[in-house]
Amino acid sequence: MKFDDKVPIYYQIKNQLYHEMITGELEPGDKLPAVRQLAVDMTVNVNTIQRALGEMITEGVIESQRGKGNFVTMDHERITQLKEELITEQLERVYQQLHALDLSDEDIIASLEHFIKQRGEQHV
Amino acid sequence: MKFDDKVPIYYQIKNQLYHEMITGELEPGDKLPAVRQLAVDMTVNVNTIQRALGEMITEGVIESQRGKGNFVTMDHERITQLKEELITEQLERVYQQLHALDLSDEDIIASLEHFIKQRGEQHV
DNA sequence: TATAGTGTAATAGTTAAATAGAACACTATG
DNA sequence: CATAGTGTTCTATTTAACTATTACACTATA
Repeated sequence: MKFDDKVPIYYQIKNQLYHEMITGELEPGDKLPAVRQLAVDMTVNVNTIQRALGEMITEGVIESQRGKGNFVTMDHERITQLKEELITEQLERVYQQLHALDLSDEDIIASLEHFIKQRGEQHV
Repeated sequence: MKFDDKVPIYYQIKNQLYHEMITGELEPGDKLPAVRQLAVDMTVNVNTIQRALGEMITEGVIESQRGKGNFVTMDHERITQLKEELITEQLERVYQQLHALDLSDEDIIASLEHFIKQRGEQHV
């Protein structure tokens, strides 16, 4: 897996797993791959996996069962809530950044529309 | 200055200075505060400032004159180009992230519009 | 009950980022 | 020409993130 060396790997792993939970790749109750397997898949050390999972357990998104495995929480609500949080987080950040670059609310929306439109044309 | 401990400080300093150049707070030819002064202002070590400036010099955005100071490039074009780069970078990132969260192009635009609208209501 | 598969924990070593502090090089100016 | 204000460089130290390795604890099952 390719990581952005500007932010901690364990943090990017969390995001990766969040995404899988939100897109439904991982569903409530699903068992995650074994930590050692995840480590191999992501070409990363077990401890780094453990650190990411540890935080997610604290957040109540993953439940750990010693000897069995790690499981996605059965709490559907927690996951939709998570999705909302992640989306808002992204929007908040891009808004702040573009605002700091002197773009008005309208500019921000227009530039995003323009970006997506252009992108669509490129990817035909 | 408050920093996000998830990304290197020198990197955040670069962004801060970029923003000032783009909003016009810093204009082409302007002299930047002395490195030691910047260090005080940003409550950061001189070496960290130096690292940020060093990269910006390499990028041709800042010109250094030993004994005199650091100056914003006179090349207006370089700055507008920089602005475009930063905006696109932000849009690219938020697009990727929200797309990974299973939002369609339309969803992404709609959620941004919704976010900005809501935000406007909150900040009355 | 032995064994394989799991999570958990601990220790030690490496690296990048940041700090602290000092010294050096150049410029402007009283 | 001395001095203050600049940028530049270097060394040493600390800290967080990551890696490597080993050991331990629990579960399922042949």
